[in-house]
Amino acid sequence: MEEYQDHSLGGRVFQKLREDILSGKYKENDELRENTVGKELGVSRTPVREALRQLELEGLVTIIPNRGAYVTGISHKDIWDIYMIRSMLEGLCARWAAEHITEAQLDELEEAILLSEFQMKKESGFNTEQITALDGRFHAILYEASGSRILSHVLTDFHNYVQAARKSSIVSEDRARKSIREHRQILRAIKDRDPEMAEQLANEHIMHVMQNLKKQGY
Amino acid sequence: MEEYQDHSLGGRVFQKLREDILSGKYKENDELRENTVGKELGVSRTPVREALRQLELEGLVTIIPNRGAYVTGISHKDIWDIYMIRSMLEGLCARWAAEHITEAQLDELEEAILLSEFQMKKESGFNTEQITALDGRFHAILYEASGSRILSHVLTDFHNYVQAARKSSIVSEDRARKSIREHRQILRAIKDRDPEMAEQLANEHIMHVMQNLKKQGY
DNA sequence: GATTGTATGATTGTATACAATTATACGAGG
DNA sequence: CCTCGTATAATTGTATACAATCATACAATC
Repeated sequence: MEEYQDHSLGGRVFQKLREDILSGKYKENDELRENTVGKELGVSRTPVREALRQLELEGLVTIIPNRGAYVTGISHKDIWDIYMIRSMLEGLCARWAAEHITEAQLDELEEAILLSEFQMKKESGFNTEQITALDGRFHAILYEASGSRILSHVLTDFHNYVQAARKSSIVSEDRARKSIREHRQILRAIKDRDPEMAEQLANEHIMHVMQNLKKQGY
Repeated sequence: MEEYQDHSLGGRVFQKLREDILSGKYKENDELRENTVGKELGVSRTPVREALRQLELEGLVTIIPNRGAYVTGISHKDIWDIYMIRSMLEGLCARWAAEHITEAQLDELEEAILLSEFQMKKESGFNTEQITALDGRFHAILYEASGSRILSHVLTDFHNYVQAARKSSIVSEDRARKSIREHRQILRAIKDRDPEMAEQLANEHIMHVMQNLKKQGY
């Protein structure tokens, strides 16, 4: 979905702005002038407008008619809320995955975990970017395996939303190890076609990530 | 939020198209040409483009680069999935509302229910539009009372999404009565500051609506 | 007859021009 | 000194113009 995003200027501006907002480059209440943003990115106002309207829908920007677009940003409470919601929905997702997953998808999950474990074993210290990407990949496959485009859609959105926070969570090597172990347990439950167990484990997994985040001051 | 929607042409086109897609006026895979839509609504391509990009983000439209925008539509399974998700999240919402709600919001909830009960008592047969609106109002207040803009946002989205289905559910007078009774029970639990009970009741409430929908062939 | 290449038309992508609205500066009046 | 009103500038809202891409029709070739 949203394959056009990489192709059109509007899509690229959207992605760039979202990244910059979530990473904190644009701060709360910053004004996003169409002309200014356009000049910075070397495009005209039209694609910028499209992007701003989309960001408004995602809740990252507030548009006041005839006035302008202002960064909404996300508070620590927002992140906490998202993790509570995700905890429930990832549970539901794992349950459905346990009911619908294909052999091919099982293999993909296995591969993602194996690669993660491999990364952690490296003596040179693990690559944070890689681990984050593999974590995202594991969850993305799970979303797909739920067989619900609706659930997949909303979980993907939330996942992107807390991207910035996630990176800071996984830098803790201890947490990274536990996270991968939990992933393996979830996969085990799904392989065993045990929806109840899968749901509970996925549930707890997200709660653990959340608790770890809290320890880091979020 | 999204107050600009009523003000700008782009916002109005967005709402109109969403309504027409959800109501079934535009069917699956229908092509939405910018020029054609624009002429039908008496606006230029620019606001139509903005609307289409937003609809793409909501998953109601699929955009293929340099080709066009096509209606994605929502299947019965999508609706079923949404109700499962909503069931959980409305539960969470009711729980948080029981913890955070203000006196003013309690009054608003009371008022919405009283108006609903009044509508149902009318001998002339109840007004479907009114009942639907009041149902929406009850839930909207609850979303607000959760104190979580994130949860409120996602629940509002889903609520709009199944709007078409909701209307067909509430035409059943029997279901409408039970629905209002359940609303009153939820309010009771929240007033008693009983989060567990509120969560469970809200949970079941949505499941009941879902079951009723199923009986009607959804 | 099927297939491929090309020309033409239609549609989307982007930029720009113009209109409408709002913010700002400044002076008049109290 | 403060308030209000007006003029001007800046910004957003919308429409249109132009460029790029894609679909279609038709002819040439095998």
